[in-house]
Amino acid sequence: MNDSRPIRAKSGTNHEGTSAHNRRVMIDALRINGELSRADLARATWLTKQTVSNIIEELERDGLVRSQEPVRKGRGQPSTPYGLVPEGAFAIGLQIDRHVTRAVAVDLIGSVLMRAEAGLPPGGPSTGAKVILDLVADVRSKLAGIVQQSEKRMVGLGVAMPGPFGVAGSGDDPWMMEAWQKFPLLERLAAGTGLDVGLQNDAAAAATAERMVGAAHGVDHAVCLFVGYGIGAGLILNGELYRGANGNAGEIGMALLFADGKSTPLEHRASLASLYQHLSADPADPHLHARINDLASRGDPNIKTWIEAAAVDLRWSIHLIETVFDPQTVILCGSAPEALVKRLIAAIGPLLPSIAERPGRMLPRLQPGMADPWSVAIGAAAGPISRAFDPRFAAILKDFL
Amino acid sequence: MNDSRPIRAKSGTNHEGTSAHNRRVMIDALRINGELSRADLARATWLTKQTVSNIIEELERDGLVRSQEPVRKGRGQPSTPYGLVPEGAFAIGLQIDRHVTRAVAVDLIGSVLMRAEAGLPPGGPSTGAKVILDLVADVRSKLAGIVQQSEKRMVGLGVAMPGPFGVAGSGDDPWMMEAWQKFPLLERLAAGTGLDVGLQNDAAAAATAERMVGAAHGVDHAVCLFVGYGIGAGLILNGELYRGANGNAGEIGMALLFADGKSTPLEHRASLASLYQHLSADPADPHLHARINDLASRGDPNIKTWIEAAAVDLRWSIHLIETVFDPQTVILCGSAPEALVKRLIAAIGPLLPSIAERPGRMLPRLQPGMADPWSVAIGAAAGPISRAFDPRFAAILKDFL
DNA sequence: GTAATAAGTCAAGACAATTGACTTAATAAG
DNA sequence: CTTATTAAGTCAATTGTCTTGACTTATTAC
Repeated sequence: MNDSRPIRAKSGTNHEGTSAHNRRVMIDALRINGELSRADLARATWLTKQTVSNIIEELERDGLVRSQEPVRKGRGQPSTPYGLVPEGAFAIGLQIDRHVTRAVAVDLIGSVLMRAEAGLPPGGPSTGAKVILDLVADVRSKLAGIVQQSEKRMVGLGVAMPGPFGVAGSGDDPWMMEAWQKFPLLERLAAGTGLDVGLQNDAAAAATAERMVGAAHGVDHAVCLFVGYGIGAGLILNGELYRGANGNAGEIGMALLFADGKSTPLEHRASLASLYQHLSADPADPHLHARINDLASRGDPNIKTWIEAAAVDLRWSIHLIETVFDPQTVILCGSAPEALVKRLIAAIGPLLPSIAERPGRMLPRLQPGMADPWSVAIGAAAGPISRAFDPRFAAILKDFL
Repeated sequence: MNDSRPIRAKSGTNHEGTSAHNRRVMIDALRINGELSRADLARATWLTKQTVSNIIEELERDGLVRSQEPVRKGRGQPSTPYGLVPEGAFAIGLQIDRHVTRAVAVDLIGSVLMRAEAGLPPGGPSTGAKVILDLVADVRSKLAGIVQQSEKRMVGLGVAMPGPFGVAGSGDDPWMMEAWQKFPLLERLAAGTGLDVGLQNDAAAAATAERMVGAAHGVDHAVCLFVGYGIGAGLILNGELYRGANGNAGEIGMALLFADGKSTPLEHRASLASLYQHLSADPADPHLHARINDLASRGDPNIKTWIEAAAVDLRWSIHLIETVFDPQTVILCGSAPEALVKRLIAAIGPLLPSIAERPGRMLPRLQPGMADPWSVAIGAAAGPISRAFDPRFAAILKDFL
């Protein structure tokens, strides 16, 4: 007899969950602190020397960790620091944007080893998928050419594309319409590459990148305000990326602002899309990025107008983010040209008063993120790395995977 | 030699962490599903029958769980359902508000066993602390009068008061100024009661209550929009209350809204404080709650004006919450009179379009929370219960406590 | 009346962290 | 130069907790 009312419960855990967690904690500690001895690790993680020794030995056997030269630092036996082995793991990151697709290969410490870029043909997903698969294959084979065993240490393929996902009428962005949203892209990629495939929206990917190699490195509570073609927020809460109930948390582009008696999505007021429109520029122009960087650094008045307007909305967005999330810091990141970001940050300041104005702050309220147009692709790649190696609640549970 | 740069790392875990987690998972499963057999628990938690049996036996010995009558439900041996023992644990909840202090005693399943209320004398913290301690002592001794062993099973004292905490100029609310913010209340309470003391802001407490016994019961992603004297949001993310870097996450009362060329904190536009001001009512009036309930239920035009105005801001707040957090549901709760909440919800609808409008929703986008003016006190008490018995990442770690 | 099914127990085993004594290698003090 | 002290790290035995597979019990289906 079927009671039909399903039982809801969280998963339990066992020895393997414990062990997996402790391994992840070691890797995390080495990632954040650079190099640590076994004794350091034992102190920092509250585990015993012996346990740490066993785990480190195992990680070393697995090629994830490697010892450095012993260091004398006072009385007692010199300690042997251990550090992550960059080539201990690799992941491919894929950024699918409106007008371009980028693939990168990244290693365990987040270094980019290979980049490739392609335009997306207008034919839609069916032809687009082919281009994407070729791009991934290209990056993988080139990586295999310079690194032994890269394929054996490949932990997955991370995809980043503009969200929100799974929503009926996805705003007014014609790019997202129909085709790409309905196309079973992840399944196609998984089948075509044989890799585990994960998906993030572009803001989340940017945040993941900042956490692995950028300003959010080792920060447990940070919000990345992402200004790209669209606008979004990547949420790092309790040291983990927060995705929401449906993976759309932080998709603030569609947040409605009310002014002058009418409502406008934030995205229309502060995003590269709005800048392109303001400049009557063609978003598909491959030289646009450089041109805007140039204009911005020269203080072009037309751009200035947009910056002033966008800064008002961004300043307020930051205020709201601080108020709602109470983060340690807000990171302004995105695929915007560096000079533009610089000017934007200058224009945003001074920030509005908020609860973030507290004595004893360790981090600035607002700081710039990675100035790399590839940061979303890097974050996409950081996704699988993080999933495989970072400490997270889900990873101790028996139902993980 | 001291390297002085402290090592940052997450804590590891061990067998006891595993065991603690599994115990919590059992309790959580029983809380959410009511009664479950050992076999049910094994299936739901991914643990083996044997493990579940051992843990249940232990929980039964500890008086947290109790077997019911066996149920025949088809072929096979009848199953013996287990359920939580309400008197397995108790906690005291304390709500410290501007004009009143409330204490409640709550049991393991969140039932309120005792309530007590007192006005706060104007003398400030030093005299106030005495009143509060007496109130807590009163509730405890009365509880001890009706329940054997209640003191032995007391897990803590939860305090809820308006935030934000630890911020310099804490808005313009004279109540929060100076005295109470600086007074070491928690230490005094811990010393005076001998209990573990925890602190939440009132919105967080309301959310904790909703999670234990209300609309957020068993929901992993929910935001409680709290409309009380102030306004706030209690964030339930990944099944846990999110507190932010400094415990102030969700304190949206100070969020600035821009309209008509000037900025106003949300709190000034939608909160009972703003209603009191609109009505020129004295917040300290003990009959105010009932009077407003009466006025609201009769459709008083003066109140209607306020409702219409507040609804605009709340509608937009909900839109923003949905956009930012992507929750399964938003719960409107607070210490507002029931009739007012009813009218408010009616006035708020229809909601603004957002990513929450998705096919296959299981829960309403907006729903009313507990209609109990004591809900904040209940949530305060639910805090220690949750800390002691709910599954949470921190609880598996060696540095917990 | 017998087979099938499901709940639950028993006892042995596996896994991973802990414990306490021990080894090694350096500096500090006399 | 010798010895004490300190700290890193190892060894071997132990402990705590979950798992495994066989077994028992109680019920319904045929």
